[in-house]
Amino acid sequence: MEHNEQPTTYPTPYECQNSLGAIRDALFVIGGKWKLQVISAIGQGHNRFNELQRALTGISARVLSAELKDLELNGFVTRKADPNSPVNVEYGLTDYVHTLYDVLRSLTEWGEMHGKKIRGKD
Amino acid sequence: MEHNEQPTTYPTPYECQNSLGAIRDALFVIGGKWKLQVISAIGQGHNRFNELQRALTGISARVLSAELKDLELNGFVTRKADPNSPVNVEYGLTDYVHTLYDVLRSLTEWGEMHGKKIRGKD
DNA sequence: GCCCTTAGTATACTACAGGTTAGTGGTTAC
DNA sequence: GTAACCACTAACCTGTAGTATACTAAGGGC
Repeated sequence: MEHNEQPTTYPTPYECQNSLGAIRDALFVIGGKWKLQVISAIGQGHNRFNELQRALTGISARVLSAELKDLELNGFVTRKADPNSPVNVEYGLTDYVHTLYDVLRSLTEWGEMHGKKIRGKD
Repeated sequence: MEHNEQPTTYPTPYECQNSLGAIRDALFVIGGKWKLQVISAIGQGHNRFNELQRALTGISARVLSAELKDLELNGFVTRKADPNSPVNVEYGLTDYVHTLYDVLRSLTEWGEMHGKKIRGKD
């Protein structure tokens, strides 16, 4: 548990008091299997549709399309279609994704840590 | 977007490079509608079954039961049944939940911020 | 003209998470 | 003794997330 500075008490009332509603709100927008992965993948520089589909192993075109639309609607993702060439579309992240930075970082760190632990590589 | 210190660049490759798998791992364990909410609720001091069900408005006994079992299996939650009285069960959090502190905190903060923004209380 | 690629959409199907309702076995309260 | 509460479990249902496959419309290569 030395992986970084943690408070020595449980995450009890003080920090959590109103967290139920907040967590609910957050999960409503960025919950689900793909939302954060799509954001992360675009952040990694995959900004074409098929590129994203390849990066996100397992996602279908239908679902990716839906996720992108949803993320665009919620102001996380931009879609720029080259007017000259309709088969040239670029996805990007908006500034609002900045606000998710901490969530993305902590979740990634935890996932890495947990993954190692589960696979016994500790 | 002044809500705290953010890097001025997008969360691109450096931090995200291996995050896809990590995020996937994380969501596998703590993804879903209730997992984090249950943890948060126990953290807030709700450690009886019915108490939890009341705190987590909308969850059914069936689902709560399943979530608790799953969380216990994954080492986040402890279950202590009073041997004298089978109707007296206490749920608690394990030390491993400490490692989730950062995730919980950032998600809560973001949810609060986003909730305010959505509801126009900015 | 023919084939490949891109960026999707259409259709049809499946699976599973989660919800609803009801019920069980024990305990305490009156 | 019966009513209410606790901690669940069983059976069933639904809806959404996800899959598979095929298809379109445009551009580029040869």
